[in-house]
Amino acid sequence: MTDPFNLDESDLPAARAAGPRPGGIAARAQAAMAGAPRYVEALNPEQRAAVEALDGPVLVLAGAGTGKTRVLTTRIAHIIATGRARAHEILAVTFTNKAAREMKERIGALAGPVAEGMPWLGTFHSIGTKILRLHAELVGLKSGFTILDTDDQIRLIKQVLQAENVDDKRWPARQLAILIDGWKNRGLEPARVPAGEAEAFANGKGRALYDFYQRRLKQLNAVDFGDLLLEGLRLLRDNPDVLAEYQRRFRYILVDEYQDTNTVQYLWLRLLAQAAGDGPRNICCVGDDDQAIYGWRGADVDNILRFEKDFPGAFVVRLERNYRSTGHILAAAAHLIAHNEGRLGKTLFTDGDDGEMPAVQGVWDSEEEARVVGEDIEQGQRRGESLEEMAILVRASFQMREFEERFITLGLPYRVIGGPRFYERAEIRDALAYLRCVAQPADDLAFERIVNTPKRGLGEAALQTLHDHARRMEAPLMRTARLIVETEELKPKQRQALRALMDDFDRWSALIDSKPHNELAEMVLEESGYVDMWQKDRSADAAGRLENLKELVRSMEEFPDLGAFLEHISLVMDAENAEGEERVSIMTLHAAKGLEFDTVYLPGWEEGLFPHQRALDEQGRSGLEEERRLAYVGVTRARKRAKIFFATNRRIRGLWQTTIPSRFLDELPADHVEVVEQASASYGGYGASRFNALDSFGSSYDTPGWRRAQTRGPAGAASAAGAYAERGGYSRGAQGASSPARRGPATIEGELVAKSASASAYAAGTRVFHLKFGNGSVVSVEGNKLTVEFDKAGRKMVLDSFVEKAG
DNA sequence: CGGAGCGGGATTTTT
DNA sequence: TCCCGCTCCG
Repeated sequence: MTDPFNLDESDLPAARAAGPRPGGIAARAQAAMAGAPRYVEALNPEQRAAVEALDGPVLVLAGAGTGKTRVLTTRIAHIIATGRARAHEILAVTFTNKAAREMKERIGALAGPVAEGMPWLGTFHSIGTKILRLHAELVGLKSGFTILDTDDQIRLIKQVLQAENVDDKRWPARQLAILIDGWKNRGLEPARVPAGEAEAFANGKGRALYDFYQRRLKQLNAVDFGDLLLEGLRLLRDNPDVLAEYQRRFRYILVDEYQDTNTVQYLWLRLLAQAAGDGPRNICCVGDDDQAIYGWRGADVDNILRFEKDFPGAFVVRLERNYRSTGHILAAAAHLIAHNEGRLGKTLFTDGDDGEMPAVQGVWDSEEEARVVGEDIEQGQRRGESLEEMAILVRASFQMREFEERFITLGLPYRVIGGPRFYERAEIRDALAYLRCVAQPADDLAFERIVNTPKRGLGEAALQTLHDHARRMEAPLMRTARLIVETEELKPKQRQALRALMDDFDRWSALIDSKPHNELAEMVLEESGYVDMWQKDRSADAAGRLENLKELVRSMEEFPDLGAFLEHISLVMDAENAEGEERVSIMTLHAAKGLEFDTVYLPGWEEGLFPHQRALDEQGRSGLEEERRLAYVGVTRARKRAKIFFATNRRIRGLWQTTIPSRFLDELPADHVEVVEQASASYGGYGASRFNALDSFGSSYDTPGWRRAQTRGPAGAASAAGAYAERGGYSRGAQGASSPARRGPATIEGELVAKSASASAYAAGTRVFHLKFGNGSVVSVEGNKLTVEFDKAGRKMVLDSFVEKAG
């Protein structure tokens, strides 16, 4: 008999023949007969209620460590098992690719290979892309549109600013990019941006620039990240038939981390979840208002606070039974977060032990802070604890360096989560730009990026010439380049370099269907001289970059073709480390959300740093509350031990500042927190820290770090350096493996040449004007190429499309 | 084109 | 204080 988890559209007729109709009475009776399935029995009563409430809107308020993902995945399995919907009728959205991947894996583990049949499980952006591609023409795009990343976006905005004669010193492109992003996050198209805001940029030009930028995107058949959602929203809003189709299709909607949704995401969800005449929609949002920490990038906690108003009659479940932390840790976290107003209110509890009290310790400065943490880690090691189970969670990334330096000294292996992200690394961006040029010859931004990387002598001037002509011809740069190398627009050296490059691209593009895409990528990187460039580079990180490139090529194997890979890469950005030896993790509090460790170190609890001054200045009370939630997230990451530190002196922007302890410290419950006295009494004393340093140095002959150094000799140090270099390594994800193959629209090279050849309107003797060479007389015509005797520049061969009749 | 020298800015970060 | 990006100059 057909496995109910394996159903998908193609199975449909067979399934109908072989078993009860999904969702039919027989199927439901069958499910009821079997009693509650095992996966449901393993849940606690609240979790079970959340899983089994299958009619109407459900809000699951899931506190930290209460089994949120478990509920989400079990609910999906349950929906399918009971025949309420099939895998492809469930929309499940997450924020990160990592979360989506994890969910797929866990559903797979729970219910067999059903995850493969869940085409609508993914991030907001990947699902937005998918829908947008299917109906691109309805919003003025072609299905093969490219997705610009932040860097491309800024470059494009810069061009817009230049075209509109806006001084980009006074009004930086970056700033406009932030504004536009913000507007898109709030679901605002150019016309709907509030006048006051639109006018604030570039003396009232804000709206026009936004509008112009959108038009440029359309011309390039491109979208930015914000568009994936905003255009997706517009699509559904303006096309009721399309909307109805998706409303019918998605019998169940599940949303992870609902507290992090921004306005567009909210509007998009609300549209899809709207009652379509046949009863309440089955939307289930899971989240924790106490862990909303992304307000600064457009997330709106109010979305979750408002849920019951948006979806009247919603069933609300609170998950408060915590399976992660000890009693003291939960008590400390609860007392802290209780200082926030406007929460839905939850109190975590555990059946477990009280455990150790969270510790608060003052230190002299950040150096001592790092030293004390380092010693504590080594002590933990001596007790047999794993480095994998320890993490240092900082407010701001500049705090990391001190710890890294200390750990290198100690030879303590560590990893930094979320350093410069993999896809943002220059070498990866360059490599991807090459591949984009091969797959999408009209991708001007990609071409611009690599045209002179490695150096080919095609600098700013050459690029400008190319740009001028591309604009005149309204053609992509690469197509223009092919024409321009036939003429004398460029200096011979540059012309030759450009021709060589174009020949390369022709060769590579020709192989796109015949050569495996990872081999093609390897070939491109080799033959373009790009690999060579890094091999010749003697800087410290060149080796790492080559490693990254290899990893990139390796990761391509998982995708059916180049198009699918590029699509995936434009959506993915998450960084993890390869396995190897055990390491302590260092990361920001933001990056720590969703993770847990036995021991968590929380340094830098000082006014101005945490809560961060800027959050207070810019967001006032709501900023403070978000900082407090961040503190709550930090404390609740700990299973057994939370150790909080504050320094009396900290160097901020090169200036030493005396700091005062964070207000959050006083918001912790006194009877659940231990205040650590320092044995050496160095705290607060001038020079005492030096004494302490000697003291700890003296005792360090017995530390694991010292022993490591003894047993491994220089290798120990090398490994620490390796850990340093590895900062922010990554792992590849298989998330896009199922995305259908696609590629930009095929371009027929040379079509332009043929067209203009027949249209040559210049006879010998015609007076013409050329952008670069000025006025001249046509000497002879050969197809679309003209030989012109220029008054100033002499005799040159140019393309006819580059000149116009002199007036 | 590439290097030196200068000025401004410096949380958090995913897609 | 340090780092990045831009400008200017060789």
